[in-house]
Amino acid sequence: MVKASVNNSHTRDKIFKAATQVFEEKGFAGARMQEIADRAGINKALLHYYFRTKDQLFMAVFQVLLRKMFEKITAIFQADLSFREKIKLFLDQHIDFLIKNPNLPMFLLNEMSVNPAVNDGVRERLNYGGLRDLIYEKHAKELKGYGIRKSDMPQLMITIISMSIFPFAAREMIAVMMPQMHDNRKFNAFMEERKGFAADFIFSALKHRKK
Amino acid sequence: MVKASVNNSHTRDKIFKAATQVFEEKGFAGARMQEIADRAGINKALLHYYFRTKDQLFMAVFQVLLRKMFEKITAIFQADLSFREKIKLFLDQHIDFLIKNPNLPMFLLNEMSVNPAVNDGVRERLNYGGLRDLIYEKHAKELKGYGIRKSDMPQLMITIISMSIFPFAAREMIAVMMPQMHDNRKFNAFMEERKGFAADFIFSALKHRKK
DNA sequence: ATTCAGATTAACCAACTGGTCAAAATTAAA
DNA sequence: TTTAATTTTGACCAGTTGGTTAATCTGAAT
Repeated sequence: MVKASVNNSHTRDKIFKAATQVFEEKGFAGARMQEIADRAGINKALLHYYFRTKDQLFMAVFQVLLRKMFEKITAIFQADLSFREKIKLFLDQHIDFLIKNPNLPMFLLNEMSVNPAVNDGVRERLNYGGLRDLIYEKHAKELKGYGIRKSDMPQLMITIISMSIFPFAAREMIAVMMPQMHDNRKFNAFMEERKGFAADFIFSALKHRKK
Repeated sequence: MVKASVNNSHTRDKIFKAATQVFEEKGFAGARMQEIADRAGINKALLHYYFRTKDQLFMAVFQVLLRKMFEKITAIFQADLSFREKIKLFLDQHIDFLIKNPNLPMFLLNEMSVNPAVNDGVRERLNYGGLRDLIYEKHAKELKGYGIRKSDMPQLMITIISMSIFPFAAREMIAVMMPQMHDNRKFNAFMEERKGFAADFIFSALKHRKK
C-alpha cells in the first residue's frame, strides 16, 4: 500500500474530529490537549507531532467550522429564487444544519468574541458587502415593494439570521426558563416548528411594513 | 469610625468589579485569579481571603449579572401597558441597557452553555411559566387578535428577546461581515436604529400574521 | 533480511495556576 | 499605650498544562 504521504491521514482525521468535539464543548481556554489526545485514542506527543501547538490545532478546527457555517448561510442566497423563497429555504436548511451541529453557534460566536484575533485569517474570505449588494440588486423590486431600502439590509439580514442561530446559542438560557427544552427531542421539535413560525413572521413583517 | 463588620466592603467591592470585568472578557476558564487581583490593586492572597475559591467568586459574579439581565427583561412585562407598548418599551430599555453592558449577553450565554451546572442555583428564581401565563392572560384579547395562541408564546418571546440580545452576542461575527461595525459609535448607532426597526418589524408581523 | 523514513510512545520539563500560611500591618476598642 | 481582632502581604506549594525528547515501533522499498 502506498503511504499517505507525510502524516497518516487517518490519524490526522481522528485528531481533528476529537479536537472539534472538545473545542466545541469547552471552548479554547477550557479545552485540554490531554483530553483531545484521549478522545482520539492516541498519545499527547503524537498530537503535537501532527499539530505543533494548541493554537495551530485550534485555528485549523476553527477555520473549518467557521467556513462550514458561512457557506451554509451564503450558499442559499446565491441561488436563483425569489427573496421570499430564499428566506423559506434558508430557514429550513439552516435549522436542519444547526440541529445536526447545535454547539456550533455558541462556539463560533464566543471564540470570535473572546479572542477577536481569530478573525484576522478569514476576514477577506467572508465579504458581506458583496453578498448584500448581490442580494439587494437581485431583489431590488421585491424588496422595494416591502419598503426595504439598501440601508435597511443589515437590520433585515441580522434579524433573519438570528431567527435560526439565536435559539441554539441561547439554548441553556431558554432551558432555564422552559425546563422541558432540556429534552433534545422537544427542543428539536421546537426548532422544526420555528421553520414555519419564523418564515410566516418575516413575510408578514415585510408585507405590512411601515415605509 | 465603625468597622463595616467582617470584611472591608470597599475592598470587597473593588474585587467584585475587577472580577466582573475579567470574567466578562475572558470567561471562567480564560480568567486568571492573578489578573483579577492585579486589576483590583491587591494581593492574590487577599483575593482568596474575600472569596475562598475561583468558583465561589465566579458564582457570586455570575448570579448578580444573570439577575441583572433577567430583571431588565421581566420588569417591563409586569407593567400595566398594552402588549404593543410593552414591546416598544422593552426594545428601547433593553437595548439601552445592553449598550452599557455589551459583553453581558455573550458572557451569560456562554457560561450557561459550557457549564450548565451554573444554572442550578437560579432555576427556581427565573420562572418563565409564570411570566408567560401572566403575559398571555393579561393580553389575551390583543394577542388573539394577532392570531397568537398560548402555544405560540415561546416562539414569539424568543423572537422578541433575540432582537435585542443577538446583535450584541454576535457582534464580532457581524463585524467580520461589516467592518465598520468595529467602531463602537457606529455599532451603537446601529443598535439605536434597531429600536425602531425591530419594533416596526414585530408589530407588522403580528398585525399581518397568518392565523 | 536489511534499511530507513515516518509514526508512535513513555518519560520528562518548565511555566503556570489556584490555593495556603505564617508573619506583618492596620484598625478600633479598652 | 496596650490589646486583640481584622486586613494585607510575600513567599511558598502541589497539581496541572502545553510542549519536548530520545527511544521504539512499523512497514514499504531495496
